Amino acid sequence: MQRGRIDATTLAGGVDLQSTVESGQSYLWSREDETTYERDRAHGGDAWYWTTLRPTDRDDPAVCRVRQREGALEWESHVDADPHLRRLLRLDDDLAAIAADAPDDELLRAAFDAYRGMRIVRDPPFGSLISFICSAQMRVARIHAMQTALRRAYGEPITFDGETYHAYPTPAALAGASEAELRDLGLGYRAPYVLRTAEMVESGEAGPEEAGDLSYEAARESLTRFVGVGEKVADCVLLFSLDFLEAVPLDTWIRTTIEEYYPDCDRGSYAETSRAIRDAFGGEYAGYVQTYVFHYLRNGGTVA
DNA sequence: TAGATACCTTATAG
DNA sequence: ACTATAAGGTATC
Repeated sequence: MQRGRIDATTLAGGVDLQSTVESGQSYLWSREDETTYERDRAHGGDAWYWTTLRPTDRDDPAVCRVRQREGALEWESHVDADPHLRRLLRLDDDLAAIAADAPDDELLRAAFDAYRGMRIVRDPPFGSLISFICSAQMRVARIHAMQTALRRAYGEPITFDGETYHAYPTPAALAGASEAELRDLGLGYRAPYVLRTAEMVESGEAGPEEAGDLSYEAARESLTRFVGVGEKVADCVLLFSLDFLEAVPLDTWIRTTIEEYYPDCDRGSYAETSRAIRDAFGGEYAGYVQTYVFHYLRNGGTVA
């Protein structure tokens, strides 16, 4: 096992691990079993979180777990997790600059102040695509439970520190599933979407990472060719996996926010409303703004 | 092109 | 206990 730590004071704008991985941006991180880590729970908020990696220079997938403690991210892994964590948690983003550049409006400022250190994630493209296909009309806890079920059913088992983990399934593994099996895991009508999308990726017909070469709106359009991917899910994959920080997924929360705080931005169609709210959120980093606002409002934050 | 409807399943409200 | 409703929407008509 390798271990390491990343001093949070070396990261511009700091880091808040819990907010980053539990704010509904990613369904590919899990909290360690609470009963196994009573000791950590006593410290409050410094639980271990884990995910799996597929380092290119290694045959087997690797486990990476991390917790935030005493101003640092402490990690344990099969491999040197430092570069992986910097990539997956976007530790190079300058949060102070992003917050400073955001439009000076009461709601946005309150949201940034409430969750200092929260970062956008950079999930692996395939896992991001599948998990957000699963997100349709579903609650956060259940979306996460679906990904855990997919790991256990189709992901390669990995032993780490005496425990068994499961890698996120490969496109081939998911493409080999049946619709009935996926329905049994509780995916409902999303089962054929996940299956057909996995088949598209496995066959080489299309890959989510290909959208990364396109301009933002063309990339969003491109992703909608995957079954079960509409404009909202496409925006989630662009923002939380493919580095399009200007993407603003128009979900029910943001639509409610638009109604209440930015009524002029409601232009009817997704594309036009998206442009308007993207401008209202400052353009280049509008997705960051969206994530702060989403998390703030979802946890009951308000503006007088 | 814009609008209406069905869709799996589960948790929560009433 | 039992029914209605909504949950980070999409495909289809």
